[in-house]
Amino acid sequence: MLRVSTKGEYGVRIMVDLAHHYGGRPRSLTDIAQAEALPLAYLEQLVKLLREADPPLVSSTRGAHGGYRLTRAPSEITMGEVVRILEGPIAPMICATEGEMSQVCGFLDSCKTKYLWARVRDAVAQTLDAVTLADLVAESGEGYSHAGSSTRFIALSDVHVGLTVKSETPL
Amino acid sequence: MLRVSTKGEYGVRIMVDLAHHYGGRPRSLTDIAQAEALPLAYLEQLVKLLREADPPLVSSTRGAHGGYRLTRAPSEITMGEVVRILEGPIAPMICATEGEMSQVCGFLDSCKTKYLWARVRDAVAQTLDAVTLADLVAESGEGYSHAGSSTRFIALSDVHVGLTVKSETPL
DNA sequence: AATATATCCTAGTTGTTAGGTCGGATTAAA
DNA sequence: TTTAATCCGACCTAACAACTAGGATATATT
Repeated sequence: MLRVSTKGEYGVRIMVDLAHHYGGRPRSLTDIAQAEALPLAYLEQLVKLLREADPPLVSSTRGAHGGYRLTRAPSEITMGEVVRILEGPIAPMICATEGEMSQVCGFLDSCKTKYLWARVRDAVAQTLDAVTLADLVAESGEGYSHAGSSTRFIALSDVHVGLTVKSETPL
Repeated sequence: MLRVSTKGEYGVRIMVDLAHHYGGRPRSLTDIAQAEALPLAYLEQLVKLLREADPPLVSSTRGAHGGYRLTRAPSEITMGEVVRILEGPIAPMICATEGEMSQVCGFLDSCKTKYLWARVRDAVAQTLDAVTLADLVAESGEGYSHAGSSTRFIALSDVHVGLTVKSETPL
């Protein structure tokens, strides 16, 4: 287990998509939703988190031909930043929340498992903080599929036990 | 987020408790539940996972003065083993499940986020596999609290938003 | 033998939350 | 003025986490 929710999954996808269009015209959520085969209305909620974050990771322009842009270059945005905005502070357990562990659990000296979860937390945090959006865009080079391509992604919600894919349009 | 469930939390607690009593008489779940202030009937379900695992991490003796023992020395049991039994394979997402990632997502070359989650997964796995039960028992040395002590743990279920503790017996 | 204390087993329950959907209001380009 | 977009808040619902309940079975002690 130790799962990342679809907030994190889809939100990261949005950011990677935007990173790939960095420098160009604003990219609409409609296009992203279509390219990634994800529900638009749900993505709207996620992008709101990214826009209202402090500092914001995306900016929006409304109206026709509007959409979203990254506020910074992909190389200046770490995945730790993205994931924390979407999923909240990295915390394998309540008593191992980033930053405030001592407040919650400081008086529990005999709680031996505390150190274990703190180490897990730090391992995750270090990994996420070490990867930037630019790193993800760079990987697998030129093979990016734009809207209309036949490439499909597997969304978390599309995967059933037994590896059945729910999609109605077959690959 | 990225939470470990109470299965993982309580299960690890059980194992640490058993590790501390390693070599002695079998330790009953009743005692463990009392010492850790956790519900007995729920722990029974968790210890079942540990007993039915292959290979088993605990063995049981039934009847009066029965209880559970570790099947191996604490130094021979990694936390990775424990957590995988309790929580299942380490997988931040469906497409980054330990071992079978290539089966589920192998044909999705353009899924750039795959590498990110794989790195997170490996970081967690490495951390958990590097810590043994003996490491946890060794930390904080002699301060272990036996049944009847006044020391209290905070269970996940006891923590409300705002740091209120549900316990009826005050600290 | 009887009792107390354990493990063992299967169901059921209950509250929360993840993961959406829906309807509409606002804004801006064509 | 139509169309395409962001924005906003409320609602919904199925799944799951976290237990609870009630018993059956096994073994030490009295």
